Amino acid sequence: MNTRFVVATHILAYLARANGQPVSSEVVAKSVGTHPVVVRRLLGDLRRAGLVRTQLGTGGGALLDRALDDITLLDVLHAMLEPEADLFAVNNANPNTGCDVGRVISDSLDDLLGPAKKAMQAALAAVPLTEVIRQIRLRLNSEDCGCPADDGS
Amino acid sequence: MNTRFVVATHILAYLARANGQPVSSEVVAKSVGTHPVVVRRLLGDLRRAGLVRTQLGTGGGALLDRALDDITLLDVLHAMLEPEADLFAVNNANPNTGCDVGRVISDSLDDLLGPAKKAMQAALAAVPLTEVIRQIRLRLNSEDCGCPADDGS
DNA sequence: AAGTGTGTAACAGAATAGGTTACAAATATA
DNA sequence: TATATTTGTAACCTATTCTGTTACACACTT
Repeated sequence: MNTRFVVATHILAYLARANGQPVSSEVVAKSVGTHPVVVRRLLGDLRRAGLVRTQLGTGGGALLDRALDDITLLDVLHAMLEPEADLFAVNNANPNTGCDVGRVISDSLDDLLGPAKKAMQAALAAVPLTEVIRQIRLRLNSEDCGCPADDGS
Repeated sequence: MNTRFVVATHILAYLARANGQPVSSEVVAKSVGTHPVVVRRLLGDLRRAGLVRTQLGTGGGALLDRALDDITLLDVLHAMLEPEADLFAVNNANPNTGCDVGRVISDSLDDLLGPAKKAMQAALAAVPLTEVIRQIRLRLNSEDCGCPADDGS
């Protein structure tokens, strides 16, 4: 699940840098370091979530279907989860409803986890793809400039 | 992982209501709806995290090893993760370091996910076991009072 | 019509977790 | 001291999930 999220973000960042040109799953797979089918599967999820569009045939491939500012890490996370699945879902074991604790623990935890869920969602929603691209550029630039030799020694 | 967290919290809530009396894994397992060995495995993690203590022999079992206010949902989460494992760890696939995006995406995401991680941790740290117990009591009471018939109809 | 690229099914292998059995070690109690 | 109780842990099976791969139908460009 974690790698799905990371790879999906990788894919989107790659597409974002392609400036509207379709990119084939084979090319993206090279960058990610995986098999093109894996990329196409993830692209399928991203497509169903409305984040990317794909074109068949020669010269086809995937491209973003929204403005960079309209795609956030929260969108990516949701695209990676089943419809209505929930990272914070209280995965009910089989609590014994004959026991006080067992009968209400799931609902109680659901409520108690609400704020944590909301906090995380807000933080993820605050990071648009533009910010991801900016971070990537920053790091590439700091490679170029020959840091770390900036310590005055 | 999700069930591990939920079941661990269930166990702690159960122990909290036992008022310092050791509870056997068999009794807890009944409440959780699972096998005693599963409970003992989780109790092992909780023990290594310093949240519970166990007593061998007749009349033995598990009991809390901290004040109710000194155990938060964040403590539980940490106890369920490997030492130094991280729910937000950027599970590096094998990004192609010959590609601009591949070379820096992992570190970039690590930075970008930092705030989401901190936000969630803060929210979880704000929920002590006392609060879990309080929620459970609230729900048990609302069972007793015969709600929902309070709509004035 | 031919070539290119997606969409998806199918299958093998790894990783993770739950359920179960089995048993050694520790402890309370008769 | 002997016995019953309870934990701690290893071992194994099963289910689930994900990755990697092959295969192939379908769509689109030229």
